[in-house]
Amino acid sequence: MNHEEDELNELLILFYFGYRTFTEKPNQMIQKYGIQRVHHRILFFIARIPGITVNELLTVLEVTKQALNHPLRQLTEKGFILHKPGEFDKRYKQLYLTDRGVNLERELSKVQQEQMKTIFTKLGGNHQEAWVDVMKELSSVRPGQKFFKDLFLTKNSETNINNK
Amino acid sequence: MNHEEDELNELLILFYFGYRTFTEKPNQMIQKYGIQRVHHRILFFIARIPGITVNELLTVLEVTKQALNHPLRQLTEKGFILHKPGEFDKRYKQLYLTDRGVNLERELSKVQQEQMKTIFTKLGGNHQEAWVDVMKELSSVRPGQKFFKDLFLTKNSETNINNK
DNA sequence: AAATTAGGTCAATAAGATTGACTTATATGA
DNA sequence: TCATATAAGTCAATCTTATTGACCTAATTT
Repeated sequence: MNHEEDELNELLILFYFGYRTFTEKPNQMIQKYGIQRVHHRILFFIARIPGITVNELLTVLEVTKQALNHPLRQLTEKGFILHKPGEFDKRYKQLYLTDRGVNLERELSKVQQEQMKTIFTKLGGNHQEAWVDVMKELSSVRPGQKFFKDLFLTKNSETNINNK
Repeated sequence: MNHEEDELNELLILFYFGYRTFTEKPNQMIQKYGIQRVHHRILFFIARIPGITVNELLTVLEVTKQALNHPLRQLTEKGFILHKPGEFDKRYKQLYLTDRGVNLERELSKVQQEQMKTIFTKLGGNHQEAWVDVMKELSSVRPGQKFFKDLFLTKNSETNINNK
């Protein structure tokens, strides 16, 4: 058994500890706002797709609407997000970040990016690209990720469609 | 902004979806035994360090003893682990996998390894090594990981020490 | 007018974790 | 030997995140 295979035995530990480290700083930062991991994810996806609807968001996150409802309301109460009824169909609730929300999301993203950047810089070579490639392969099989990708492309060209 | 930096904006999504994919199959497999993620992690660490004590295990996992107590008892009741009082100090409870436990742990590890192996093979080059390097950097800052490494080295040479 | 859809809400349940307090058994040091 | 410390177990209350199921309103579509 070679060195690389040896380390495959420790996949679980790498993922477990790696994910804990990756989320540790943002978790501490958001604590003072009384929010948690799930709220960060929500902020993240609304930042990527402003105007995303509730149904789209829960499809992306792969959770139920009951699971989404409470944190979403908390984020609204705390002034991080706001919603507008859909322009063409008022049943849809379109979600946007407030300025406050944009700032928080950026702050959290920045910490995670800098943490990873430090590691990529230290290791050098093609470590960043290789790591991203592998994680994208894992992510690519998720229905939520597929849905997100489609949404991302659609919504990016939506302005044009709407103004036709 | 170049391609690589672009992808750094999506770190959270890569980790979130990646971790979900990574744990999806084992989660399905252990469901039929009525156990969950935390039980898999416990099995994993006992497999790596047979004879680990309760206190050592909760230090590695970075959880409280109350959080460990219940799943540990379940695993004992279901016949996946057993314990022996410490040879030199009977207060210590040393944890071991039963044959059943060994088999389950192996089965779960195998699924995760094969999933990753498929990706590494597809991507080729030094993707595996690079990915492991990055995850090790993230893991290395965890107190639980440090403690685990020390334990791993100590317990591996313990037989010699005990037979002095 | 009826059916469908988007979203909200209530209730019950569950896993996984926390803090705090207390008990038992064992070991150790003054 | 007695006091203290340590390893582990347990009880209780609480919390977050999630689930399934049922039911409601409002808006839209057929």
